[in-house]
Amino acid sequence: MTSGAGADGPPWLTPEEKEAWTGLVSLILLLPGRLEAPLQADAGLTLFEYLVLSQLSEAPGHRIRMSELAYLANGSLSRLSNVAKRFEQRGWLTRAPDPEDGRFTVASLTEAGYATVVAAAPTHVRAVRDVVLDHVSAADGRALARVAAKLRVRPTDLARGRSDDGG
Amino acid sequence: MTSGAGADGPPWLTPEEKEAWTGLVSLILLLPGRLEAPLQADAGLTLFEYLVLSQLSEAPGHRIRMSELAYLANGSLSRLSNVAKRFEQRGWLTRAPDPEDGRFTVASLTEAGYATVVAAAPTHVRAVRDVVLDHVSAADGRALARVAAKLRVRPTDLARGRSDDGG
DNA sequence: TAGGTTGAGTTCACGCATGAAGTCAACCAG
DNA sequence: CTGGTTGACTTCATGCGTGAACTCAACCTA
Repeated sequence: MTSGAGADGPPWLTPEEKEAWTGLVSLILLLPGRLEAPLQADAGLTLFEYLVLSQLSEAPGHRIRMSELAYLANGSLSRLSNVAKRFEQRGWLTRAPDPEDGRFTVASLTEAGYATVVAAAPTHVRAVRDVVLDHVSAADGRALARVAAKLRVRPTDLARGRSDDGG
Repeated sequence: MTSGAGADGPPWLTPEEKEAWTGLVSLILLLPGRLEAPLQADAGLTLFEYLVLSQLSEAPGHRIRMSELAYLANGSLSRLSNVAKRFEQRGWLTRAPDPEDGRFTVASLTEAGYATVVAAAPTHVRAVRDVVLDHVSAADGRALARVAAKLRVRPTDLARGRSDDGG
């Protein structure tokens, strides 16, 4: 990608690079709001909160360690901890030390939490279709997955303890 | 993309769709922090703040109407207004009613503001390379630009007044 | 067992984004 | 020019995210 001015490239962007960057930045600045608005209106959930519930609902026993859950939901452990506290107050999940290793905390989805995510899922899926999937081709979808895999940067908080993605 | 269950598709995602969505959501949740951290450390700027300064610095006369600037920087007018207030207090920009139409407000970059963006630009460019460009191919970059163009959703705040993107 | 290290999880002060309500300029209808 | 409407912009209360400092469990070494 670089044009030969050193290993890092010049301190400015080529037109092609700028176009890619402009596109990407518009995605990351505008999409969160678009995708979150329906969830907020219908279920009072942020996108990250929905992902937390969703990951839990798909896990065996509806239980995941906090650090693993943060990784799966694409957030920091700190962010997850704050969300977990709110969810606990709403009765949507419980936390308990992992019996196998007290250093870990296992988050468990309650029935009420499961009901919440089940109720919110259609809204979320519709938003994903309306905002994204209905506008891109299958090849575009594969490109998104490919780029994301290449950029898969995880929070420094917990980049360790997980050797690789196997992606 | 849908599998024939109606115009909107079923209320769940196919494996391909889910993969695309998972990739996209990891981009929009993880990249902002990654891209912003260097700017915050070096210049005390958010990504959006940098974009505001950057757009101003590239505009003729270093002046843009607030609504146009919000559009260019991928933010709402409200968000820009808050940023502009902070920038004014730092002496980085000034605001004045548009002489041609008092309903508009024109934001102008000051010398200090220009110096700030010039100083921050190398940090920003390096972050964009380190986090994104160095990891994707030219084809990936084109895919990003293409997808972004297809999804180009602008804040409802100011979707009007601007008939189309010409993109 | 004591002392030190690692790493998971929590907390909290701070700052930013959101969005509804408000202000104001220009325009329009009568 | 009066009253009403549109739309650009601002304000502010509320809530969330961040990151540094902290607590604690398990492990390691002697």
